[in-house]
Amino acid sequence: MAALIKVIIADDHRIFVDGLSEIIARISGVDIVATASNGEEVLQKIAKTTCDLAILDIHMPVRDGLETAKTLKKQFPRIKVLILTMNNELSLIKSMLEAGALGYILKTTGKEELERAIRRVAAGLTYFSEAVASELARQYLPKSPELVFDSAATAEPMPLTEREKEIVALVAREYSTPEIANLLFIAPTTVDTHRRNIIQKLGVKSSVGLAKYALKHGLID
Amino acid sequence: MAALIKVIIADDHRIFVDGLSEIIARISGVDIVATASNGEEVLQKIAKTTCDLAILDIHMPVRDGLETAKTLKKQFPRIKVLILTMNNELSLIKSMLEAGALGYILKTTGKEELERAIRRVAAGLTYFSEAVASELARQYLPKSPELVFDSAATAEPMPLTEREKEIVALVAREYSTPEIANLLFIAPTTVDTHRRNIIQKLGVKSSVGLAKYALKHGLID
DNA sequence: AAGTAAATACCAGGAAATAGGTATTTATCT
DNA sequence: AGATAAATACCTATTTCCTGGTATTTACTT
Repeated sequence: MAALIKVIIADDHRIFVDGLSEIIARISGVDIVATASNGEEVLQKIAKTTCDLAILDIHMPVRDGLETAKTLKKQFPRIKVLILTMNNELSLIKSMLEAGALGYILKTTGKEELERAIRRVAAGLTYFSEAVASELARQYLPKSPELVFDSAATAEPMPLTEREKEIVALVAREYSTPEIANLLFIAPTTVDTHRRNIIQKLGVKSSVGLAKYALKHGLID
Repeated sequence: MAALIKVIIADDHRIFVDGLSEIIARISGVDIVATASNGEEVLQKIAKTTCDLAILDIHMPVRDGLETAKTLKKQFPRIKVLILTMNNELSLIKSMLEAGALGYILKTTGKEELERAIRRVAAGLTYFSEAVASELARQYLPKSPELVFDSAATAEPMPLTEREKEIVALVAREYSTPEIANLLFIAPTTVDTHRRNIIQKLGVKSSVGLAKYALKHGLID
């Protein structure tokens, strides 16, 4: 018989936490020791209680899921992390896995799957929603020849460098090229080069595409 | 003693619906007759059962909360609509109220508030989360003099006309002015005028701002 | 030590966006 | 009937963006 799994839930949607608590409460062998509405709260409450598993949303105020997962892995490496979110962007998934999360499930999935995920992750195994898994797998699939020319639209965008992310964020905040140049103490031509490289990397058409990318990937807001 | 309140819940996040069901199930006098993960499903299921209250999310595939509320009010005017979402944009709130919703609460609020909202809306009264109410109130508050010059940044953007929304959506999809002109069979100069008017209305700096607005307000994606 | 990726910078040209107008037609509301 | 809002169209001028290059320095990797 397995030991009791003690979990903490964190999501900025109170009512979601409330509902989730009800669901988890009736899973036998699983116990909720705390809930939180942001990452900071998670760290505070974990310091006071013992727990095995943290179920985190990514988008949270004060301290988001990514930061929280990283800090957790450093300070409490024994605690497993299961991400429960609605965003299945590949780059986010990757980031979360790098941060030490073992599972990544979407809010669009049902409670049966949640239970499976909890049990697996608490046991140190991985678990992913199907959509997440296929997103992860897609990058390793060989590209069919006829798609090669369409790579800009379908291929996974190369990860951006730190500098490039910085520039995307500024573009998305509606700064113009000369303005960005001033902010970063570099030549406008350099900003221009970066922007062009990024547009190419991401396979978008213009700065508008950069802004959308920035929003989707949490580079701003 | 009040009659039993029969509700239908619609949200594309299954696990949220699951949890919400648990919460509502233990509210006495309230009964869940159906759940749905999109607006189309709501209309289908409502045709088969009787219910008093529809709790809807705004962002849903197939048919979003706004469309669903409008259709509900036409086909089943007796059914009350309570919006349960995470978006508290003023324009969205307004749209939903115009569509006939009586209540508008945020997912960041707790289950006690949910219960109050359900009871009030089912009784034909209005209910709003505090953040929503203050958002609604803000537009009627007199602007302090020192803020007048900052109106572009702080004032509530005027609602866009249908045509303008159309153009914002196309800009956000990375179409250029001449491309949009071709798509809409109007002169590029007209598109330009629209874009300028919209930028002014929304108080943004450029097309990048339009794209962000479009994303936030569900004009695209 | 050589190779690669990243960040930097520049040139030149054309397309597009922005900012400042004005004006007409149509539709809706009072 | 008159006022107002919306959609349409045009003009001028400047700035920014996009596209096509090339090139240098630094840093990391093998």
